[in-house]
Amino acid sequence: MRRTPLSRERVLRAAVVLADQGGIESLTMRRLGQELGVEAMSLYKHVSNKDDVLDGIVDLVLGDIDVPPSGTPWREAMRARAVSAHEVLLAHPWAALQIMSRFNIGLGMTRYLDATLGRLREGGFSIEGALDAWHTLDSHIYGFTLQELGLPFAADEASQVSADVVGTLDAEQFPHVVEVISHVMRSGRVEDFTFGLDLILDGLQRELNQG
Amino acid sequence: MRRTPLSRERVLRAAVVLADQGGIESLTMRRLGQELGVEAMSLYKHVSNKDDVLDGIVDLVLGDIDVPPSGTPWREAMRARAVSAHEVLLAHPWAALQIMSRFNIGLGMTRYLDATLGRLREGGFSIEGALDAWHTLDSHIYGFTLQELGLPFAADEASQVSADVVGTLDAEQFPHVVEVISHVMRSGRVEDFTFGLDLILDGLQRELNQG
DNA sequence: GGTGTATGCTTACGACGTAAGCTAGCCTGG
DNA sequence: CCAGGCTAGCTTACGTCGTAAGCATACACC
Repeated sequence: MRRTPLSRERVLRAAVVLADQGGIESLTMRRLGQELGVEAMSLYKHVSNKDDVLDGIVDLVLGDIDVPPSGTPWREAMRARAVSAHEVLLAHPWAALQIMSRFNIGLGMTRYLDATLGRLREGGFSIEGALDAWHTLDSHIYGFTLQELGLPFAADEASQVSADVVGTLDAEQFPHVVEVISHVMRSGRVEDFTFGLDLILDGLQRELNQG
Repeated sequence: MRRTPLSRERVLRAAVVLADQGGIESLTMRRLGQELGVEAMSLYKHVSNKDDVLDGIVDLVLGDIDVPPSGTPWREAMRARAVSAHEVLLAHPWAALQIMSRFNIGLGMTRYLDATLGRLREGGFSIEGALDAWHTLDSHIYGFTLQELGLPFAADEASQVSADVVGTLDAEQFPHVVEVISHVMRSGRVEDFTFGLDLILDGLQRELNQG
């Protein structure tokens, strides 16, 4: 009756599944052990503590984001990277918050960052220009995704929630909020990631050309 | 020997102080009570639970962000709002993460949002245009600030941390990361919030003009 | 076959959020 | 003036969390 042995890899993969299914707050060491058919304390043989688990799953997930290889034109590469990151972050709704809340430089992160900076430098950006571009693009990626995940507008039960909210709002006091929420409810419109993305890419291109 | 009585207001203000001083994880009900000279359970007479406290302090802090009044040109208003928000979020380093991680529509949030949408609508944006502009601007505000708070580059001991990191990095494998970190260390350059902000404002203006 | 080393288990501790019920003082109506 | 109840704060207790410390077991290798 030997079970397949644990490993850092297996622990982290199980942790990702747990977080995906029940939210990050459902990821506890005890539950994680349970999921692997093991007591909580046994995990500590393969992982140094819970922060290590969190860092690990973040780095795992970052590995799923693909950045086009060297040779790809910078704008195309940056757009593809942003769209891929956005998709990955939506697939693991806990990830964006974790990335932003811990200082982590794992292998996945480093690879991802190096590819990003590489495409920008190859595209003609100065070091400082690449830094600015990177920051601006990432701000949009993470900021937008976090808003998207936090706001209930896009969800299925959105209209119900929104209706409740509108109901309690004073249309005289907050006319614009009421107007916008009503419009969102009527039109079913969801926020558009690529609007801001393309706007930023346009701006960067202009900056690069005249820079 | 009467002490001044508690109130929701006093509880929330103490909570903000606690979070500002020791980080959000140091804000516990027991410590909060202690700070107010009271047992933890006494707080529940003025606050329904810890989530209520978190929602409350977020809303309090949002009230500090000022949005220029009706009549202010949209671009000026949006820039002032973004800069103010950025300052407030840096002054309360726990706030950005809390705002992004909880769905909260308190009075402070609603007022802030209504003013923002108002200046955009008055400036000539369509409802959908205002939505896009709002989302894009807020993505930058929150995304940028979160990165800024998470990355150790700007901190005092930054160079030490960065030096350690660079030391462990393989310059052959990740040349661009090494290049950029080295540059940041040498130049002491910090990330620039207004670069992306003005880039976005430019883009929005162009979008608005060509309609 | 004995021994060392990994792997997993048991027990335990302190911190957390909060449910439930108690107490002591104030406010009010008679 | 006093009885009633209301209220702010207190006490105790429960279940959950991360994890420190030490124990048991089973495999690898001489």
